[in-house]
Amino acid sequence: MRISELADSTGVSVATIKYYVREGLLSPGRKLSERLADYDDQHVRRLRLLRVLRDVGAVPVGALKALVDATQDRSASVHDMFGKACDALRTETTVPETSDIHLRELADQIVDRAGWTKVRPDAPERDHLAGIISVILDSGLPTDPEGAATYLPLVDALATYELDQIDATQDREAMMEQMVVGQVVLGEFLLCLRRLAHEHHSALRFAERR
Amino acid sequence: MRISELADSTGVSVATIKYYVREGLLSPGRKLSERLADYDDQHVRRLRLLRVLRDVGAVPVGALKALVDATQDRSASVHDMFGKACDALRTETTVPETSDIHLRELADQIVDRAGWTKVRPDAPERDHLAGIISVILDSGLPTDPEGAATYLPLVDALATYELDQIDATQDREAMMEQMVVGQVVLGEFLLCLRRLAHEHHSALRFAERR
DNA sequence: AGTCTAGGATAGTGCTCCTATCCAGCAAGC
DNA sequence: GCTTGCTGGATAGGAGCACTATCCTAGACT
Repeated sequence: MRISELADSTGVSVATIKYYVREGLLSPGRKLSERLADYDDQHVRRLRLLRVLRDVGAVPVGALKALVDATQDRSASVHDMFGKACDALRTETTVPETSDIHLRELADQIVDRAGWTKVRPDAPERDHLAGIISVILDSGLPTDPEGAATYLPLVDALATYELDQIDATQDREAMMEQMVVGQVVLGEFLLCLRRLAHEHHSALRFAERR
Repeated sequence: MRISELADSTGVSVATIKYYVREGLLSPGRKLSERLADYDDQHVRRLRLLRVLRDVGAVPVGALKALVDATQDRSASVHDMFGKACDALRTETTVPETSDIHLRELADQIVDRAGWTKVRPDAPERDHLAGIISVILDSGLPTDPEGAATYLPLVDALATYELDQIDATQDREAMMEQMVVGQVVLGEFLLCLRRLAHEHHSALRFAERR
């Protein structure tokens, strides 16, 4: 398959494909000659994946690169690979650098209480959680730590279900793909359902209120 | 309070404050003279809110404007206002224009099954849901509609909890603020916890796998 | 043989979100 | 009173991101 066919069958422009190859998101085609390369189904799949992550998940190109790199490192276990994926997918939202030890402890407590014993002690996500908690506290939302008690079992059930969906009989690249798509697309699904639920419950409470 | 004090006490630069005023995100200060205006605690609160939404939620400036406008329309009920807020906060992620009636029906079925009877029949979120479902199906994720059965009670519990937190004794602007911050910041909180749970559960399943 | 297209390099575009500069008028301290 | 500095307002400029368009020459297809 030539580059123009790849472009046609994925809806991604040739220029963009070249850009992705330059950025290392997509391997170059197998060279047939100096001026001709061959692309296969792997390229189609990868390209579709990249577009879904960008369009639905708004994942920045740099994060996509990190994901690709994580898949490439064949010495890491599947779990390590997923850990790197989680790090990369933490959206570029900025939370304040906490530096507040107390908040970090609070975050660790939440992870403990949830029973998530396998989370790396140095996972960047813990600091991110601490940052979010600081924002929650500053905003005067009454959602911590009592709130955590509400969230934790729900989130745990969610994650259990989602991880159970992953077919462990596949190769690591396919697993990575399922994991990443699950993280991003099902995350969007989740937030979408939550907005719908918010609309319903706000109607129950405030329909008459002006 | 002058503009420089407002800038100091919020950490937002004077230039940015001027920009927000131009964009209609922030009301101009009360004019004391041709070249002097007074800003009060309302401005500080609003500015902090805007920064949280942008930094943590990555809410685009245009969406912030829509939120402000929704609050301004004093004829709408609180619920209508929240509906507009939900519309504005649906992140700018693009899902394919479905146009597929079947998918839209599937989305409506999910809302029905969840019992969210108060969701507007023409809520844009329904189409968004249909778009996400189409992506899920295309991606080969095995998460529908059986998957919905897993998500719906969890999401409903979440939304119930979050809406119950809102203090209905306040004025509409304060309620809007709580709603929006809850939607955005707690949404980020939720996704953060979910990533942590993913890390834990992936370790349980794939720690040894290469 | 001539037209097309590929791949590669590089420069430019459109968008968003600010940031910097300029201006003239007041405010307050000396 | 006069300087210094800050103000609101307008407008231009800039950084970052994700592409997109152009140019070029070698090789492929007809």
